[in-house]
Amino acid sequence: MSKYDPKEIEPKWSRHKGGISPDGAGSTGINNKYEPKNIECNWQKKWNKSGIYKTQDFSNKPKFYALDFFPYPSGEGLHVGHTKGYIATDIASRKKILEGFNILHPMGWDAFGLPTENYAIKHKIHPRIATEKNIANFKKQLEKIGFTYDWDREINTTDPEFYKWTQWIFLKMFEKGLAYESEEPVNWCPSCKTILANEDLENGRCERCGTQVAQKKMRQWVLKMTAYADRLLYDLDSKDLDWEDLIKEQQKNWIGRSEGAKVKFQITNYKLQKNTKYQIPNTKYFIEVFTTRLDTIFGCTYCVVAPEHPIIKNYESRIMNYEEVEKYIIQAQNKTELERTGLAKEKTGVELRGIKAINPFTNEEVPVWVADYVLGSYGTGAVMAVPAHDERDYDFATKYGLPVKNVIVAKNFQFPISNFQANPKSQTPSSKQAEKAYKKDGILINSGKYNDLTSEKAREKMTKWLESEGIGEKKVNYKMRDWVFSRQRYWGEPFPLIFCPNCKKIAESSKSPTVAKAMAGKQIPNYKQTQNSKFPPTTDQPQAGKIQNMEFSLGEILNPGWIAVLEKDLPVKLPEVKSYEPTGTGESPLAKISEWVNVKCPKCNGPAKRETNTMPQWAGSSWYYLRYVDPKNKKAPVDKEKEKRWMPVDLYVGGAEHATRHLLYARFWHKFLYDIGIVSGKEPFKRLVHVGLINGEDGRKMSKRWGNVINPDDVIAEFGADTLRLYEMFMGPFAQNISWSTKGVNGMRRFLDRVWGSNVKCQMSNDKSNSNDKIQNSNLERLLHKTIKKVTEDIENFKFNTAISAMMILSNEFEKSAYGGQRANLFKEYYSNFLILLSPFAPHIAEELWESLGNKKSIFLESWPKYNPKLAQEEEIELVIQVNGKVRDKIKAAADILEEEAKNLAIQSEKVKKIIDSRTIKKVVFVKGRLVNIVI
RNA sequence: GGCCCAGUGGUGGAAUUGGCAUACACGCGACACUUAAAAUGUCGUGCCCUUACGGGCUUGUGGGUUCGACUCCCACCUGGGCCACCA
Repeated sequence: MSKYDPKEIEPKWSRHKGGISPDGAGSTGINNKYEPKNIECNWQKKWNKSGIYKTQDFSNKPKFYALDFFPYPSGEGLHVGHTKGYIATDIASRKKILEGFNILHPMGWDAFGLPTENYAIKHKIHPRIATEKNIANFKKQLEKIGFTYDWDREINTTDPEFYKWTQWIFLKMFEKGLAYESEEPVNWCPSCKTILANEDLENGRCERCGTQVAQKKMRQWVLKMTAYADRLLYDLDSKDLDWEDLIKEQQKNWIGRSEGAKVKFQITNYKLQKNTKYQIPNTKYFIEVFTTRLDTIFGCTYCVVAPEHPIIKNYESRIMNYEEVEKYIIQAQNKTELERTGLAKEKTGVELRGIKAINPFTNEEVPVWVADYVLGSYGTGAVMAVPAHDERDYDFATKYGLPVKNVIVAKNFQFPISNFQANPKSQTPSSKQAEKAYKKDGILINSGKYNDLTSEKAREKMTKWLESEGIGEKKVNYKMRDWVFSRQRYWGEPFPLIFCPNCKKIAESSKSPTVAKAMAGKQIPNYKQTQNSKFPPTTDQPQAGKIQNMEFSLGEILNPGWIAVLEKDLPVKLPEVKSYEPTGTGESPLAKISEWVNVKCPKCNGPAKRETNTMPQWAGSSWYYLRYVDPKNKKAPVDKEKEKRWMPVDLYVGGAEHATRHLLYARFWHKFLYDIGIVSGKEPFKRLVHVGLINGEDGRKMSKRWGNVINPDDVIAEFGADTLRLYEMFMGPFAQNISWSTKGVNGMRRFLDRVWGSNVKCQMSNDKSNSNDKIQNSNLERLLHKTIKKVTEDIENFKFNTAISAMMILSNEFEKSAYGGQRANLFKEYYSNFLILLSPFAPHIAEELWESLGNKKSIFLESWPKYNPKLAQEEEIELVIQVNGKVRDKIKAAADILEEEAKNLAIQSEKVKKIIDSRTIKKVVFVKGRLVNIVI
């Protein structure tokens, strides 16, 4: 790190010719108007040249790692909404610099992905060129705002030296069996011509282009994120995680853990007599359902399976209306996601006539239906339907005339037993048929030996019974799915995988039963998750090993034929192509480049082909924060010592829209990197703060479409960067969405004009005791200490709006002391402290005024002022006198006035006397330093 | 439908976490400076009654707890966010 050397730059900077008196005080010499244009660019150059913000890898100072969600360099450029978060981290960083921290505050580019590619196709520019152009533009915009970034650590996800390590991490996941090839139906965007992850959807539409997404069966790479579901959930509540509840809640909902039970419903042989004893061990024909409401099982009146459930094919010969069922299934598959799950959904289904299922608790036979309101991809793909206590089942049962059987009543429910069971068909506790399902927990009725138990207790007992009989068990399910990780597009990281037909044969020749099972189902056996377990588990899992004297990794065994590119051959560079349009066939444009696709197998040297899909945009951002720590490392994604030094990120700021994507993906990757020993902590981001949007002046979201986009360049040209910085922080609470107001910007500029002006108008004095304005200044002293306290705490809490308001109050007082016709004396120390408080917010003007006071070094080499708690409190207060809670009088009193004295003062008040009149005083309440309340 | 958040002047918002509601700013009005305008400065600015002195009302609505509620509890209304047939 080069040291800040004022000598090097100082001479060019004596722009102001003001006389500095020998004692360093005296007139400041600034009497020109505040013109940000004249000072901001110069200070930016000076900071760059001096290297004042260069990060030291190791120093004795405590570390502070401040990070923003790195931007996607789009063709549109930055608008003022993007910069809001960046300004906040910059303020936090500058304050930490002043407090003596060694800071890491980097910036980089999340540049792979669909928007750039679509932009490139539209404008006929190669995505690489478009990216370079956009980055240059973004950087220019950012530099004008005066951030403390250390540009030596700039990263770019599309740089082969960066994505080499993205590929490396993927290979490690593959090696450990966390990446698998799959051919399940996935979300397909017909416009972007690629598959999308669940996280990339908004209401069943492509998050990028708004096109309705279709379900398409397609070969794809999937990361086994569900293996980390429990840890992703559990660690959210860890002490090390200082996140807003809003974001935590969103992640919890997304992970969607539910505890319940799996239950096997035996399928009857239709010819069996009704009273045949239920004999579970003698047959293997079951429908296995998942339920979180085992307590309602006595109310189950039918079962439903998803259209893709295997039971349908298996029982083809037994299902009497198979043609009808098949027709329904085809219909259901042709529905779009929206039709199937959308708002106006009408439930449909067909009974599987010819088979029935037996409720293991009642031994009753219930009909089995196929309906697309049951999802094949969640739980077991089959449910027990309890219309009385589930809304969906209730709707369905009502439509198709299926019975409703009540088994739960509210805890405090009183019902006449005579009415109850009067009508066996609808055993509602009241004489009237219930109009909707009672969904809450309650007390069991109609449930045999479980009657009168609470729902909670019943679930516990019933689960135990299931387990003892071997026909069911406790089961946890997650809404979160594995991460669909491949895209059929050009502008992304190539997969470092090669397909070798010869090695496929060898892998498949393995006789290991677990391997065979894994290959057949393309599934990795589940392993028991515990909060501290690492992946992969060591038992109940196929292992890496030798087949025919060749070493295969777990990934290579689970995905026969797929061979990892050797580490020494990384990165697998994205080849230059002329045509990068998506093909639409499900193949990436890379498939057409035969000289790139055809390679020798790294394992057997036979002819083989590269994987031609690319990784999704979120790949690079899942670990980029680690690379800033050690951006030039050629041997590993990050050096261990440096990782320990800097991680975790102390402050991470970005929009809430990433709560369920980037933040989940990054936590997943980080946990994996922890498991394989690359990082030392379980969580990447210690403190997370979410930034609210800035809308246009019309209240709508800023967009080209509405013509309401505000470009920071224009604001800076008109008002200056410091005004922009202050205004964005002053707009309102940081996390809130607020509309831009040009008038408000103007007001902020006026504030800075006044700050500049008081420097001109006030006579700086170094001598507190001899000051003509001693009394004035002693009031100022209290105010200053109050302001230091307020600003210090508010920055910590991201309450920038009130911090600025506090500085305005102080500055207004400076102004007052400068008026009255005469130039007033202002104690220099107060003004200096004020400038330091202001400097994180408005660094350019602070530096300029600091210099004008005769200081030779940057203001950022000073230290953050400390407040005196005694001075930060008022000496004298206005004691509020209330009668029956209403304010009736205010009396000046010492802040530490005692109870007796205060009460006496209150009662003696003329105004109070009038109101009390002849009524008697019942009680007098005293709150120290605040008020007296007289109750009459 | 589920989970979460918010509702305070003409506007953005503040309120030490149960103790002076409306800080700070925008806007508006009056005045000063100016030939004039802009800029700047001074004063005023929650609503209602009153010439005034003064009084009454006020934090989406209704109720509750409390000496005292923007703040806590219950119900409702309105707006926003995330998820959404997840059994």
